[in-house]
Amino acid sequence: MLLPLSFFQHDDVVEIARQLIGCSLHTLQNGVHSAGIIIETEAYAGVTDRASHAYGGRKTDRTSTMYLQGGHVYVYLCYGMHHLFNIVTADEGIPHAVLIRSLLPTVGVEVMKARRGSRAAFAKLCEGPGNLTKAMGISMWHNSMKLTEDILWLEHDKDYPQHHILAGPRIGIDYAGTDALLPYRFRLSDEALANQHD
DNA sequence: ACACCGATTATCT
DNA sequence: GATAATCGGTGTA
Repeated sequence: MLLPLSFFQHDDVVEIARQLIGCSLHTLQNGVHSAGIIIETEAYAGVTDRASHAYGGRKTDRTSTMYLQGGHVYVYLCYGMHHLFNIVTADEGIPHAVLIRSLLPTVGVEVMKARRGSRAAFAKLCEGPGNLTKAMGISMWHNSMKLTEDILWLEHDKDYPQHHILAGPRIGIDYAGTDALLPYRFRLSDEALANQHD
């Protein structure tokens, strides 16, 4: 079932990050369909979050995408070489976003391997925010796009029990001071992943 | 298993 | 000119 844009258009970005675990991310590039189940996310809570690019209301050419209405896509280049994929949430003018950090590949495994250069084992194909964008064919071309059924979209198919969704601190944001300790990272438990084939 | 470190460049100060 | 929401290779154990 296609996730409606209204799913992203409320103020609780942490809850959206939690609910995205178990949904699937889809791309269509030149007629080639790729998809994976979202198994790891992080919430970035706009102007009050020191880890967010929009902390303090900062609005630049890069971060202006974050101020779009929920359901748009924020892609940026990290460390000069990795494209990171986020979903903008909340109403227009409120720069909340959810970073997608890892997927379990489901559709287009062969093309994912080709995009990765056949370096990675199956379980590692979409593990990590830089790796999943490469495997899925996501680039700056997708920045500020709206999630639509023909290019880039999300679906909700299966519910996982709440106790299989684990919360913890976010990765790689030591510069954020005490905000680095907030439990804004969500991950599907290893047990749920192991039972995926049921 | 874990620590260390170089790659590479748009963005911001 | 410094920084960065990362990654994979290399080294040691």
